Amino acid sequence: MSKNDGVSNSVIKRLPRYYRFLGELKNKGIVRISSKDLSERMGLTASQIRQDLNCFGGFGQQGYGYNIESLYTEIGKILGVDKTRKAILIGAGNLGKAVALHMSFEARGFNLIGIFDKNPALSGQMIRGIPVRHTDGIFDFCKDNNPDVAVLCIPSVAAESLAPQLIQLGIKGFWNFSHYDISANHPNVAVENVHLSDSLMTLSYRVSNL
Amino acid sequence: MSKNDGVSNSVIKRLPRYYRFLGELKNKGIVRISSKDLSERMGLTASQIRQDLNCFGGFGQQGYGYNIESLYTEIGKILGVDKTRKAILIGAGNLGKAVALHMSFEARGFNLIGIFDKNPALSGQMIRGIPVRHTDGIFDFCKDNNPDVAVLCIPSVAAESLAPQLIQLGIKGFWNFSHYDISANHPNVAVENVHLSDSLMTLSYRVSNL
DNA sequence: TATATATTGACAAAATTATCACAATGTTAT
DNA sequence: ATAACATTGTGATAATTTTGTCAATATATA
Repeated sequence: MSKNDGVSNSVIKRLPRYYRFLGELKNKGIVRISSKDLSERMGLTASQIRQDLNCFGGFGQQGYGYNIESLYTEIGKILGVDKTRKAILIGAGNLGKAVALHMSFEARGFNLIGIFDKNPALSGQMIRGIPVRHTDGIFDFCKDNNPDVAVLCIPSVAAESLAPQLIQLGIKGFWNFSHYDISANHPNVAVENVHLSDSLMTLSYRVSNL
Repeated sequence: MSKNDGVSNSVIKRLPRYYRFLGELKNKGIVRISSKDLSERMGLTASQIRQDLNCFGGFGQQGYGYNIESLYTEIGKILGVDKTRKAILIGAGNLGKAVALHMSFEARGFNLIGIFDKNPALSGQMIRGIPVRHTDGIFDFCKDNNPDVAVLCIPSVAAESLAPQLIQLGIKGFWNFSHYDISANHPNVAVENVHLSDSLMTLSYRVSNL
């Protein structure tokens, strides 16, 4: 266990946003920032920012604030974007293809090394310079290449049957776009569920209750 | 203000998941369920489920539990999926196209009535039976059709400049796939941010700290 | 160099969220 | 019809998360 475990979910979910804002400030050439200034830009309290960051270490300096460049780098390390983990994408339909083409995996600590689809018509097609392989080949591919995470852009039923097999093959994390809730069933595996339908219904609720 | 405002964010974010699980149970032909049974399937506590539901009314019956069909319908009403709100999609690139083709807008209370892209080469192309229009036409289109929500699949810079204009034109909600945080700047408008990059970095953190 | 100012890190307090526990009450079986 | 059982809704309690406060300390200025 590293020193930074036991950090609450709420904090973890804010880290990428800090990273994003700091990246923008860095690109603007701004060198330093106080928690107060950052809090105003982000719509948070300064206290929360300081407390969040202090979960991982004292990155600031009294009377000065935080050095943007170095805080950006530190948060990047905390998030693990300096690592390069191998990722495979399963499901090359509309959504899978869009995720493959749209996301900067490399900037987020991942290297997309394989794409799979059960539709034989897609086999051989190139997406982002990566050939689409038939789903049947996943298991051999995993044994040979040991990917760390799987991006699931497949229907729930397929995800439900595939997830346990992938875990057996050493997959340690899922970026799950299917409707199936992986986390509810497999502990000790990292899961990030992206339930777009849930998100859209949340919007529906919010619009209905303005 | 309706009787169900003041409901906390945490509760609201769980509602679509309840809806999803109840929908599945309904499809399996199961008629009733207790909070205890549901809690085991969902990985929550029974108490939380009961308390969440009681924010909106007493849908259960002592000694019996909840009727799945009627609870499903009730949560659907709470979420507003029985309404039909008009939605426009802005940005018909990889992600925009995938969202248009992949999502069941109709099942979530929305009707996609227009798609826009600034690339003239896409104009006229049909996606899901809807023609792609040039972005320049958004304003007239909004005046004529009064869409309720906008789905933004465009770069941050475009989102930043477009959002205030769309609010002026009467847009009440954003499903925002861009990196720009709309909510931080415009109160009284519903915003659901889908920050895929943030999500991927959260996964990176989780995999790094297993 | 001395003084005024700014800002962190840490701890305390407040607010919010989740869990517990049980009386009330409907259901089921005999 | 009656008794045994199941399960809700709710108020109390516990846990977590956010916010407030301030001494400590670095920076900036004259």
